[in-house]
Amino acid sequence: MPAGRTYTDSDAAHHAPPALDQLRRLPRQFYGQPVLEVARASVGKLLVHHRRGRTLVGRIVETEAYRGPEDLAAHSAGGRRTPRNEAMWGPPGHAYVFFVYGMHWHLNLVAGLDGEPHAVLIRGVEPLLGVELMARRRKMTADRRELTNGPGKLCVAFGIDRRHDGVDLTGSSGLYLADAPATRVVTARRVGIDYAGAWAKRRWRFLEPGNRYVSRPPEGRLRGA
DNA sequence: AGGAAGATCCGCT
DNA sequence: GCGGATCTTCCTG
Repeated sequence: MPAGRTYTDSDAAHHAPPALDQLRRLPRQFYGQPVLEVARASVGKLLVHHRRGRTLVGRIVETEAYRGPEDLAAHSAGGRRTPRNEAMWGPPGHAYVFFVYGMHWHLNLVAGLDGEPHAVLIRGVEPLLGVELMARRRKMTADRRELTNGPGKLCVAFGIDRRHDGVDLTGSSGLYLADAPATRVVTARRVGIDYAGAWAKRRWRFLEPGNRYVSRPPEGRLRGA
């Protein structure tokens, strides 16, 4: 597909649903890498949520890195440590889930070294398993790309909210990332952070080009990660 | 105690 | 493309 075109429902992305007994939870070492690397390497990995006997799986197709305290777009900018963003300072491999705009939850992966307030925002996933439940929660049919093509939308589809803030993804929690084959990844500017000045220009958004569950296509020529 | 802003989404034009 | 929704969190006074 040409760069810059808006994705449509006809841009079918079809990856096979995984066998449940072969899901391999990613270890803490994965999250302990530098945050830009975690953001890049998370594209293609599986987001898994077991809850009440049901399993939801999505393939991560878009992420963003936030690297406080120097990154002025991060909630941890300037070393500002509050109850809300406390999870960012903890050990890697935990979830940082926050509420914005009075109605939306966003899911992040805490990355980097313990004490470094870095995180990776999950901005888009391709539904692989449990699609009907996602569709009910999103109040739309299962064939729509709007099911999970944004950070707030995928949290609704996966039932992620304040209960998941601070959860250890590498322990026994029902929420975790599972390994999957690497895929093509390109970079783009981050979304919705124009207040961050020069930091808004960093190409710290990572996505699988052409996948219809990417929230917005990158501008201009595609640049590899 | 009050106010402003926000890592977005949705519906309408 | 644009504006309204909606409310928690944090900063200021």
